Amino acid sequence: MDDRRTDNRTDGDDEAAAVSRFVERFAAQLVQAGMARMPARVFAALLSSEQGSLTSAELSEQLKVSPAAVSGAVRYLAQVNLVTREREPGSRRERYHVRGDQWHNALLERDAFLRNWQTTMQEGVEQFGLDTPQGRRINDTLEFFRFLEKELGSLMQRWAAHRAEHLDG
Amino acid sequence: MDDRRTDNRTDGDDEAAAVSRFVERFAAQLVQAGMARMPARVFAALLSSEQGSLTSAELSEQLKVSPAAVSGAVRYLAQVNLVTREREPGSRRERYHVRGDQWHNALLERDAFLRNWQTTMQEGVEQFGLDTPQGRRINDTLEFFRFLEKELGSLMQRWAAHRAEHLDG
DNA sequence: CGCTTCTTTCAGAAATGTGTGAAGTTAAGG
DNA sequence: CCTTAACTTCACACATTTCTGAAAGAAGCG
Repeated sequence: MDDRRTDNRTDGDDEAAAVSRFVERFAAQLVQAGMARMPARVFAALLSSEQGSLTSAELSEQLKVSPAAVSGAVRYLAQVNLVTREREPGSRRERYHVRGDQWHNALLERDAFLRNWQTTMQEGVEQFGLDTPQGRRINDTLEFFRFLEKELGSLMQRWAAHRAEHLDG
Repeated sequence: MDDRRTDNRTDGDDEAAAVSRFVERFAAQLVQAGMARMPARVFAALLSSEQGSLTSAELSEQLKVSPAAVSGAVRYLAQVNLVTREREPGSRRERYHVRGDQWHNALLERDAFLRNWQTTMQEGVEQFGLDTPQGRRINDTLEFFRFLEKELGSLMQRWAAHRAEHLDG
């Protein structure tokens, strides 16, 4: 159960295979959580890369997929603010970076989600009225989402504090 | 913008149609959030039902799908603790109930999720080692998940308190 | 300004998911 | 017990999603 890398010489293939295993396992869990497969694989690969960034060609080769697939995945990831795209100076290559504050941003996206849900619940409450069991039940749900939205802010603040505290070295 | 039900007589069809619109809209948002379509529709329908419970036949008719589809959806929902199944006394019918503490339970499920992720991240950290950028980056993610898990507990406590406070009548 | 390299777009093939009908299983009620 | 109502399981058809290959579109470099 102790197959961590023993030394970092001559075992380039083993290393690559080990990285791939981690990437695929992590990607699978992201998929379980609702992310599309290719974006999940790309994100996991970037997270596991030394610099936290890879080019389209590198992703294409490592994941064994066409450049077209990488293109689509990256477009999505950029849209939801999980990666940024940067031009490599003096080249047509583009590098895709994972952001240091990835999860923070992902959580904030979730926040927008919550607002949509609240709108729907609000309409449900108005439709049924608070004098019906359904109306009250849906209103409970609405309250819960409002509560969650409010809490997310302070939660991220506590995370920032926690991280600063444990940062130094 | 004020098309709530005006009175509760003679407009059974309009009412049914309005309920259906709400159910489908809510279900669509659950799907967006990653839930499969049929479980989402069933859950939304139960939430919108007067008693918070419906039989298989009622669901089948209201959602215009086969009993088989309902069966599969309910199996999933029961597995993730979003509904419970009860036998109607003196009948072969079964009623499916939404639990009053649905979201609470859903969150707790999410908790189990987080633990799986932590295991994967832990393996990643061991694989790369904290002396590599990747290792440190993955470790950050691990820390974030640990933080989230810890926070979820107190968050649900605050929710319980908040709800008790606004309960009375 | 044209050549070359890299990325994107798009139509279609392959894989995956989703719901149905029919047969099977369980248990109430005569 | 046998009948019958209700739910479940399973194989298959249909729909959707996902990835590819080919061609077009940008942008560096001579």
